Amino acid sequence: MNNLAIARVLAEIGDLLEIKNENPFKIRAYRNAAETIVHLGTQVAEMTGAERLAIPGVGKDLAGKLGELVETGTVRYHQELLAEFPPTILDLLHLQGVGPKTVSLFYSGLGIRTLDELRQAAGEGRLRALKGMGAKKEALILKALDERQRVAGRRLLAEAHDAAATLVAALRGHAPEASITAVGSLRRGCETCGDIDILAAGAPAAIMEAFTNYQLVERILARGSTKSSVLIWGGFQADLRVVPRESLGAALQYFTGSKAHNIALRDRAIQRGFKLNEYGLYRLDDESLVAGDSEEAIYAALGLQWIPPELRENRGEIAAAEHGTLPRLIALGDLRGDLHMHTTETDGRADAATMASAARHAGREYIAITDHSKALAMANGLDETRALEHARRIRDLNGRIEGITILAGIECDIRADGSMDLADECLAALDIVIASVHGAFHQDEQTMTERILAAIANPHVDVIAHPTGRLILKREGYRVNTARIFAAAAAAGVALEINSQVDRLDLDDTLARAARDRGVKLIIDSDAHSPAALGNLRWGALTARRAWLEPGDVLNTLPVADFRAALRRNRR
DNA sequence: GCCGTTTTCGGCCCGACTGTTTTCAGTCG
Repeated sequence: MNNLAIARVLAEIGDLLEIKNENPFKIRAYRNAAETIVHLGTQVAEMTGAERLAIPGVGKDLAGKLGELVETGTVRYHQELLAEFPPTILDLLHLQGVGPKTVSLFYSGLGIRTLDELRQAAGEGRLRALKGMGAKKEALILKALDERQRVAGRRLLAEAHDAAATLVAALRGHAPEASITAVGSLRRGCETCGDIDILAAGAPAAIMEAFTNYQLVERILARGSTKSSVLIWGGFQADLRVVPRESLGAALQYFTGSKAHNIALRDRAIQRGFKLNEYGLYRLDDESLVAGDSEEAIYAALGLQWIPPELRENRGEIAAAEHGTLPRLIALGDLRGDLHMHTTETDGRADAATMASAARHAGREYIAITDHSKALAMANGLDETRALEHARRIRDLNGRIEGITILAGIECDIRADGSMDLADECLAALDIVIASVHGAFHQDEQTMTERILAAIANPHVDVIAHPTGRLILKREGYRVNTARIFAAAAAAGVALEINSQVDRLDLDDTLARAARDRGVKLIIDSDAHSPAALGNLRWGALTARRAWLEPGDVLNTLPVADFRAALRRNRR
């Protein structure tokens, strides 16, 4: 049972307890633990009882339940709760505007258990008979049911970024003197975003009208003087918050979050005799303002270094900021090389010279052309003869484009049995070899792990690309024992990739941090199949920042000569 | 249910908006 599955059970217990109207702090305890476990670098299943007890937010009771879950695959407490309610009731909880109290009311009052039953009851006007319900609420629920499919769920960071950039630009046109910024999960660089949060500080009241009248607005969910919410076409919810100019820092802090980071910060404020909200940091005794116009001042007043948004997840950043030990985070500009990209020789859209020029233009000093190997027949993958011929042409090209070094590489398939798709003599003749899994995804964990370990054991392999094979919001990664992969990669000097494709980001932030902590070096690559996609490197850099990585953790921050010397094939 | 340089008991983050209300509960972020 992996951490994701464990967290789901804990979160579902939280949902069920909420419908039962249980103690809210007990509910929070289950949700906190679930959130922490999702982002744990280690599998709970492989921990000892004492190690589980050391997880923040896990006490004696939850440690026991984790043990039960890992050993039996289920928890009695969870099953008992599920016996009290039909499991389909949890679907109702995910409707816009419907929370646990309402779900409980529907169930106890009308026996509603499913979305279909709810739709029917609302359509027949039966909901308004319930206490606190009226015709308007009924109509809202019907709308929420219709929008469920389209709006449900989260979207890729890159999509959210594009939608937000357009919206922010439009708002700035209406209030050029105001400070207008995208905040929330977007500013933290989360791999997916549930909505778009925008903050306007020092903007005229009319900005709210500009927002709700924005041409792409499909429906207005809420409209007030300081806060409005809309649905925009394409399925995003967008929220705008307006605060006075002097509250810019407090509001940036407050709306950037995350929830867990904010709760910890406000708790810290209380302990020090302050109150923190979106308008400022105030003394509890006389309500006087301590800080508010800048984030730096607020963190400083709480005895902390300013914390980069990407770290604000309550994963140790507050303690580090207190001790002045925050990392010097890597930035996109630190990346001198991009070692994974494709050309028209296989499934890319441009030739090597075009890719090299574009990479140079994007600020890179060196690249590697790494087309596919023959196992990917669909992509016109290279056999040994073509791979060596392609390499010869790339080396001819090297030196002809000012300011960029071009290495001849390959993205070689790791076959189902763990052998490499190309002969060792071919791999040995190249400048860099990236190895990756592109087929037989459904092997069991043992087989998949041995398969990748076999690739790491091949002395010609320098990098493992997209090590888990996940596609965000589409496909979970293959089952693999990452702890063993990290140990082997660290020992062999094989680098692991953070693949920057918008729907890969693989390794993710949690695993990249865990890998670094186990002594693995990382490489951040675009895996571009076109010149434009070279720009995806920014998402990989963002992921690395969320993983707490410093430039020294990432090989392609090195100048080209040092980079080559650091590759496994050239190390002694 | 968790947690402790004030605490092993008594706390646990904060505010805006909506709908159905005669002062507030529920939802959301």
